[in-house]
Amino acid sequence: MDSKTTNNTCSVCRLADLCLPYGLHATEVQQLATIVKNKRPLRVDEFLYSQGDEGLSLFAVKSGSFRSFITNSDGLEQTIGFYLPGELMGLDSLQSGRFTCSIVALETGAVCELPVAHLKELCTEIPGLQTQLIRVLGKEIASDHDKILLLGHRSAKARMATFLLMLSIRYGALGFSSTEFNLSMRRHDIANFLGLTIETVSRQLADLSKHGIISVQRRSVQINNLDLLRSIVEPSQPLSACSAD
Amino acid sequence: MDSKTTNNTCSVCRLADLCLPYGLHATEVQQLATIVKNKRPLRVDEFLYSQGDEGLSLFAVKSGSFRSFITNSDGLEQTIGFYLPGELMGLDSLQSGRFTCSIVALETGAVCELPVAHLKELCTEIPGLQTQLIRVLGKEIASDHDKILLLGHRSAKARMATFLLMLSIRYGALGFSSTEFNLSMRRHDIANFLGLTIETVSRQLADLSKHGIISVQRRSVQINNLDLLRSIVEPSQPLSACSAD
DNA sequence: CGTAGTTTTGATGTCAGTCAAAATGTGTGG
DNA sequence: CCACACATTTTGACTGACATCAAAACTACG
Repeated sequence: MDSKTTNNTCSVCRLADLCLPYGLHATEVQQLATIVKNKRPLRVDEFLYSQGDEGLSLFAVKSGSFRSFITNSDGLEQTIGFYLPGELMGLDSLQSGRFTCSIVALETGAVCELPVAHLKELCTEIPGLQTQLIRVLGKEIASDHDKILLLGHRSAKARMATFLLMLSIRYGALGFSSTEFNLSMRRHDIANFLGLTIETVSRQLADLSKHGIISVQRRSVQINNLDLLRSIVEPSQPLSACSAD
Repeated sequence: MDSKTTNNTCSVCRLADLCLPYGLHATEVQQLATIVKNKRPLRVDEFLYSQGDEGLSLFAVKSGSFRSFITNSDGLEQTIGFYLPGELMGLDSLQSGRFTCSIVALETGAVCELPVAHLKELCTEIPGLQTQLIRVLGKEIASDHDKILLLGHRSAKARMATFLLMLSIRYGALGFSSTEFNLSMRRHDIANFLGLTIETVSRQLADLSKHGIISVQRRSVQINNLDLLRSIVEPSQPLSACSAD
């Protein structure tokens, strides 16, 4: 089957409602699918794109997970975020036409490529698509604000708890368990994302585990007490269960 | 003159090239101006909008400066950013239709209101406007990433230096001096934005001043050595001038 | 001139970073 | 299948940068 003429990628994609097609009519989704390019799968540590590359496309995560990060002139990295299926990558290139960060695959994964020029054209034809694109951009901005909030004034424990809750919610939205999942990223990536060291991440996880709030076994995490985890993020009332021991 | 029928707000605005009209034809700018509502000026500490309010409009800064912040359930604030003339506020509402943060005026200032529904309509008619809106959204995302980078792994001194450089660049782009300006925000706001305390901010400013890199007198700041300030942000080579004394 | 708000300065405490090493896991070749 | 090397994660001891607590100095404004 020739993917250029008849492409029903989006119509049959189980992630459609989490991705750009959300809210569009079937015929509009078909139109959208015509501009989608399917790329070959990426392997662990493979780059989707690099900081400074020309950015002519956005990429939707089809499967697997990805990490975006900025490298400064010293070669030091700062992880900006993690992307799960249904999420759109490359939005940072929309200002200048160049990617301001790099993206690598955390595990084997696949993406859908959306050429920006085609996407913009289509947006003028399909108002619903424009609305949806703007909504996705607004979501990215709102989520970046949450990250700023996270890094601004939170203790190591609160950061760790927030990180776990973020993943919990996102896995839940994908239809997976929101209390039991495998981390696709290394401790190093988590630490770097949270503005902590790997030792601190390790200790905080051990501590949450010791209090029975979670169970951790390397990459596998189980949340035993969601409410307690939430209360760590925003300690409205003093917590006895999680103070130092 | 009736502002509803003939509104040349944007055509005569000296900020047009920093704002949405950038790159549009004169007739298109006229079209854009028809949907712009001029609001009465805001006084110091007056709210433009509050977290949770219905978000039907974006707001462009015409004059003055503004602070956006999120309040969590404990009532603690986290300042997300500062807005100067030509910058667009309210983009965080585009996902859900509600503002996820609050905005207050730091000094007397004026804004242009852009109803989102009208703006979207106009975008389907004027492709250049759509491109420009998407670009502005991309800029906000890129700038938020910079903030994440800032808060992630930087020392108090590097945060302070980055803050001053950010302002320097933005004032420069506005045609003001990039080495001499007045801070419209209080120490408290700076500290909260940078994830520090007011005492630390005060000490860092005093320290930069002691080394002759800047001169500070309360709200008034003068940058004496831009290069040194830059080298603090990304210490590629060890700095002797700014180590502890 | 007095009061309230903001900023600076000083003394002390603590959370997370750093350094170091052990424990655990992963992969490869014999 | 085991032995070895290498990567990742955990644990422990110590240190330091920034927070906290407290008070003084400076501004502004009636």
